[in-house]
Amino acid sequence: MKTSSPARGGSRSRRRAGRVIGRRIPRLGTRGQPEESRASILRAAVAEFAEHGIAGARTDAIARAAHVNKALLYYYFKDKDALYEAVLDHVFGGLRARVMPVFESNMAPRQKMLEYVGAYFDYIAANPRFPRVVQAEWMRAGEGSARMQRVAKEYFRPIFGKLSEVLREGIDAREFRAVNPMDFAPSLVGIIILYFSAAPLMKTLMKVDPLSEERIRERRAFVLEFVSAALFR
Amino acid sequence: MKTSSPARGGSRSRRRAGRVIGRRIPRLGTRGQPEESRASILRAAVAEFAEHGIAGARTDAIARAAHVNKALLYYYFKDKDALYEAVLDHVFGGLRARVMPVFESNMAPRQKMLEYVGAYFDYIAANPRFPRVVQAEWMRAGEGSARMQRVAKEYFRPIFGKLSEVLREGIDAREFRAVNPMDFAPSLVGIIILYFSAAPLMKTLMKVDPLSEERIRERRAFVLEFVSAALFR
DNA sequence: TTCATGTAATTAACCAGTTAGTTAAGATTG
DNA sequence: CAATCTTAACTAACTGGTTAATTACATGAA
Repeated sequence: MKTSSPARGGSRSRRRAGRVIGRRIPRLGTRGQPEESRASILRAAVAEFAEHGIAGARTDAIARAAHVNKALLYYYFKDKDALYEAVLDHVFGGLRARVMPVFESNMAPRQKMLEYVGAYFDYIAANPRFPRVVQAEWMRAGEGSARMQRVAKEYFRPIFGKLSEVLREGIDAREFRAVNPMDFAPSLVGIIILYFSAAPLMKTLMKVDPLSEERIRERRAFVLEFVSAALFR
Repeated sequence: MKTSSPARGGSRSRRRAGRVIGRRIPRLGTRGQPEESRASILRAAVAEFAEHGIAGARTDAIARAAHVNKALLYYYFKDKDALYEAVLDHVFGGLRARVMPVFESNMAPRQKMLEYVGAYFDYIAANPRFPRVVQAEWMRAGEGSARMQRVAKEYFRPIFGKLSEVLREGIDAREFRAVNPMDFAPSLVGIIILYFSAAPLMKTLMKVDPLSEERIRERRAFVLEFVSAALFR
């Protein structure tokens, strides 16, 4: 058959059953670091889901990348779907943790908004694979999959709620232009996220590496300026 | 096994081998409307790829939705991959056709930019499934798949080139703020596209239907204002 | 008019490769 | 001992793709 997927594989992993000539490799597991094994699987799953999407992801590939036996995936996670769900919690949980504190502080709306955008950007910039995982999620079925419902309630609603508050304050204080949160929020997310998920494409279009440190700094500045100009009076 | 996909199916199609009691159903194919058959397959493919991503799309499902035998897919298209490529050409070809004429006209940069954004928005609004297909594409492998190379060269480069020109003109005329096209372009795309690809998610978050006619009108106005405020001096 | 023949369009049935998930047995270590 | 983990073989279901037959129409000779 030999369909679509470009036959990834290779590097059959030189490691042979946990022991290496001179030194002991701290073989994952075996009372070693169960936490670390789980984390390793999760890391690998993020990468795999990001590159190949939810259906294209191969559990074998995840296990291999995590240097772990496939059976261990099913020791820690019920099935592929549960693993994906764990990935979502990891990604969005991290975002929420990074971003919510900003809303708790007592800055002026302007400042608060800038901090929020900056924090959001930094989180994504530090994990440029995340947008692809995310998009794999909201690419899903027309109506809300049960999974999406949960993710929306647990992560998006609180952030969206707080963001709406800030907007309200800013608008009432005549500092912000009057925008509908339902318009502003997805626009912001789009600006931040798409740059990263389109990075591979941009790389082929320009000569610059869109993910170089310098470029990212520039991009960050642009996003803040752009949003400021668009929102602030 | 019973993994991810929610067992779509149903409607086993009452039509039985071309003949129906009273009237002849204009059975697709068999010297019927070959053009229509091809188009029907493409339509179905757009929907399927949008909903389930490239690897998640099922050729059986596409055939069923197109009311056509699966083998006919392979009569018209070499394989699943070629079909996906045809979908891409359909989507991006349409966009290019809609958007490029704007650049040929001789409006002032300001006006030209607004026309461009409007045309882009309208095209997507008229085909809200397209963003998901698109994103399935640039979600793909880290580096440029050969396919992405082609799509980039054929569709994105010309548009990006023209957009850059307009930006240059506007900036030189002191009408636009000085922005890097490499920053502006993906931001714009993000603002336009993400609203639609996130629509299902938003639907669960708010009570409003994000795709109602009224909402789309509002959204369009917002996008134009937002971009104006951010770009124009 | 009729009949044979060619050809584009279409189908039902099938096949072979892939893949999620399982299982049984054993290894390692605190 | 119990928790953590490996190995490796196995299976049930699925899915892309093929094949051989079939249908409807067009053409042109008789």
